[in-house]
Amino acid sequence: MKETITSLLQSAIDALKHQGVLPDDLTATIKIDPTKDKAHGDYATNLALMLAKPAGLKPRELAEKLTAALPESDAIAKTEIAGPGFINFFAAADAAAQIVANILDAGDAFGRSLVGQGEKVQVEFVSANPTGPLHVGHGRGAAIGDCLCRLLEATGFEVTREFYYNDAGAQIQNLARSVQARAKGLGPDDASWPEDGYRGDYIIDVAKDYLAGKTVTADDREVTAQGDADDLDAIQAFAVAWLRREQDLDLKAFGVAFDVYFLESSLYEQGKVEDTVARLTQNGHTYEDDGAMWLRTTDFGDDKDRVMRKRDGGYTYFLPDVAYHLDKWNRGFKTVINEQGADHHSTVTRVRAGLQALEAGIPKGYPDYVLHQMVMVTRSGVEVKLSKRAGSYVTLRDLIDEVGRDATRFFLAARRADSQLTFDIDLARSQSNDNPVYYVQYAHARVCSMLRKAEAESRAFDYTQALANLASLDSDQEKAVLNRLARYPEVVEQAARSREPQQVAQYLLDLAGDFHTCYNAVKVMVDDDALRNVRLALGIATRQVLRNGLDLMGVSAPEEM
RNA sequence: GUCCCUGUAGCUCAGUAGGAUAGAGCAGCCGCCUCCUAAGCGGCAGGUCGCAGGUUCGACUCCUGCCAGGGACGCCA
Repeated sequence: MKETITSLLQSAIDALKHQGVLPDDLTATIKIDPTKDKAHGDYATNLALMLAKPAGLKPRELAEKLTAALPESDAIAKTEIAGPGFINFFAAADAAAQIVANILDAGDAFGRSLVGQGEKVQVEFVSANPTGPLHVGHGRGAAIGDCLCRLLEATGFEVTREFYYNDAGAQIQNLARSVQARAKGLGPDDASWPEDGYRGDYIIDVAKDYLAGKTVTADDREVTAQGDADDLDAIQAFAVAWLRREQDLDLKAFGVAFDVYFLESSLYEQGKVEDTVARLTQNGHTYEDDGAMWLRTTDFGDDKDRVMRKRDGGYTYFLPDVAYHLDKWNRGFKTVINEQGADHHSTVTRVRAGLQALEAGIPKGYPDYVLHQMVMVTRSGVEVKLSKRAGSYVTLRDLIDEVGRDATRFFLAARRADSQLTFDIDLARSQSNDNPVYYVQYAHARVCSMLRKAEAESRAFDYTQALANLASLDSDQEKAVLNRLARYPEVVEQAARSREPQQVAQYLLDLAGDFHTCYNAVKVMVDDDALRNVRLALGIATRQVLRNGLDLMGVSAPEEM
């Protein structure tokens, strides 16, 4: 529909150029918007307002000339000029309803596109270190990151989901000492409990399994406990695998799976950190000061230079970060998106500066970042801060167990990443119309229910008859659904391009609302076969789009509630 | 002090690469199940889009300054 209007306008412009009304060298980007107000038709363009100045005409005058020059089309019932010079298009009834046939034909593929042209994209998200269960923040990252991946896949990109973690740093040693302390029967209140040790109850479980000689299998490693409480290295290896497994189970329960687990330690083992240092030094962007080696990141937009090699000879975290992103680039990812908590904001400039200093032909804005703000969890209006298991924070597992996977995913991905999120447990678990997840799912179930009823009454859906009567979908409520359905593909594309999964959630809420309104206004199971079938077709098309959209969010589309 | 994010109805939030009279849900009030699932629908009420300037035919949207909240500013990751 949009394409039709665009091409009509394009030929009108060409005609006016021919007549000398518009200058020949004029290039116009034609923008068609769906209208907010039905009185303005179905689609509108501001073209005459945009071109008024270069054309040297008043906007409304130009609009007159444009509409006069529009070729005839079956798709358009009429056009109007309104306000300061908008051109409104009223779609012919059957033209708008044609979307129903498109959706039914395309099925699961409706809304998918090839704009990505198979380009490789890597999305790094969650990237939690294996020192504890995943918390709500990781959950938000998982929901947003995975939804982004699904959006990119749906728009024709080849996506790699990657999880980066450190299995060897100071925090991991701290983890090992904590487990060891538990294995020796100590608790956080004992005098010899390690300083800053992990106090959560899960450490007790790790220690128990270690002493019992258990074997744990995570997605990317398997370790059998050695059982000796004095062997810190063995404890560390076991603890890392144990927590990796726990995180894997949480992610699985959340419906998120990764293609690659990338170890920070591998960057050292494969000499990539040293290579990076050498390149930075060769390029003359480093200097020694105060016993440390610095990178002159201020040459690349940072507000101060950064230490890359500490006085004690070790590297700061920022260096392996740069090496890691160089490795991403070398693996052929021209587009990389890092989904992280906003508390990592400071790394953005630094990593980008480091990559520029490599002089490896990496573009300035590489990589992309999607940073999400904090999540606050509330119950009965009061903030929940603790979980027994983790000690100091609410875990993702707590939420999944309590409100379910669908609600958790929807709630965490339905808000813009850059606004702070209040996760209201009472709302998420309420089986009522307050709950947006159920609102959308219910619309889907309602269509299923109609079809079951049709089946039971031996009035099974007849596709051919529906197609022959598309023009009967002419009530305001039906037209609202049709227009909404037609917008789905561009919503997907826009959400993918702007990296904003919440647009899909918002769309689904709108579509479900349009459908519920329609359901109450227009009876579907009528005796007239033609009417019944075409209305069923609209329901089926709606169900298809709801299903496709929910799938993009990783949320199920139940057949009954 | 510097940088980033946010500020829209009593509450939680949308607002689609500036477009027409700023939307939805909840909370409040009034209605709708002899009828396809009422986990639903309709209506009423509720706003100087933080404040002040600027750009534009047109600004919630872009620019500048200020105010408020959050985050980051480590030889921690």
